Amino acid sequence: MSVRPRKVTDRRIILHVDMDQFFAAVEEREHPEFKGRPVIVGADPKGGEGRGVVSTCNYEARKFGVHSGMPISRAWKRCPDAIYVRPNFKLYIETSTRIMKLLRRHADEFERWGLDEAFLDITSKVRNLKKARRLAEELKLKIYRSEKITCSIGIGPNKLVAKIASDYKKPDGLTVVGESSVKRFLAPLPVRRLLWVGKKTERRLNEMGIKTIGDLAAFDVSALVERFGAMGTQYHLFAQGIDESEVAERGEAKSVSRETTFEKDTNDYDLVLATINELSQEIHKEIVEDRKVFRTVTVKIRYENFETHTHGKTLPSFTNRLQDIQKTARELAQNYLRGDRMIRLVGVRLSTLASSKEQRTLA
DNA sequence: TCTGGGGTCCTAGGACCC
DNA sequence: TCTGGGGTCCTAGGACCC
Repeated sequence: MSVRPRKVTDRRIILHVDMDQFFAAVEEREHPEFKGRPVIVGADPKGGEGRGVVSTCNYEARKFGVHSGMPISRAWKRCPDAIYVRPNFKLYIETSTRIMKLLRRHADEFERWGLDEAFLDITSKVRNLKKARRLAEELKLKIYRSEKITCSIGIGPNKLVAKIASDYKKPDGLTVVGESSVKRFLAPLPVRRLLWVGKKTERRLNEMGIKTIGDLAAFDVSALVERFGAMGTQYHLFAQGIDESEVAERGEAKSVSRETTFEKDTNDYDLVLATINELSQEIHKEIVEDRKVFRTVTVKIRYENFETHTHGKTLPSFTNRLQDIQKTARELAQNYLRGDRMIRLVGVRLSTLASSKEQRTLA
């Protein structure tokens, strides 16, 4: 593979595809009788007593104020008559895989982002934004014809702008932002729309009087660095619409984990240890299938008050044995199984991964 | 309102080595 | 008896993404 570094001055055309309410859209397609009714994909609401959150919901459900990430018990209060379904990941993965395959064919560089989003670098495929728009329309049509699902597309000079653009008009939207209009496009939007500005950072920025991306762009960089360290510089660049990051397919996973929230908080530590054994078995199965070996085991414990701890250990050499996972995880968990504290969640993660082949040379 | 499950990356401190 | 600077690895926590 020839590696020619891209010059900073090279213009790029980046396209971001975001499937509209993906899980709910797939469910609607599979169940025509859902059409026109609020559909909520997520945890079992159990008549308002359920734990867990809304994964995705359709626009009919959003009219009731339901949105993804919302506790399912609250969604139930707002919309008890909705159709509630458990996520069917097998189906979503199959659908996603077909869509990603279709998209990949039209890109110089491709990057999947979760099951329902993707970045395409289409610089060499289209000569100008007009052609880019035409390609986007073609992709939307192809996806709809083959999958009966709509998507929203954003086009911009980099990933950041393309992603914000795809979110600008939904559902079934198409937003093109040329290089010369980037600042005008971003300035009035709330800072929260920027990639990597979540709830916490939004609040800290708001406290500094920074509400919009325009406010952030105009703010003194050194003051941002003082507050946010290296990220301060990043935020300031993002606010100007500057993002040099490449569209690149992700490599192999760097960690594998399983976690579960108990139906009721528990201080039955035998149950907790038995659950750790089960989670260990599941991850073990996965790494063996993927021909992976690991060195680090980490246990995660969440108490009833949501206080969360992780405790990990790196073993002296690579292994893929179930008993190494289970024994290490149990030992690590012991510190937390004291004083009768009620436990809400337990998890096990493996990291420092290598492929079994690679391991022979590492050993 | 009471907060899932799967990940990634960053930071900061300590251990250890030269 | 007092003690630098750099590099790497490990660990815990936290913010963020879908």
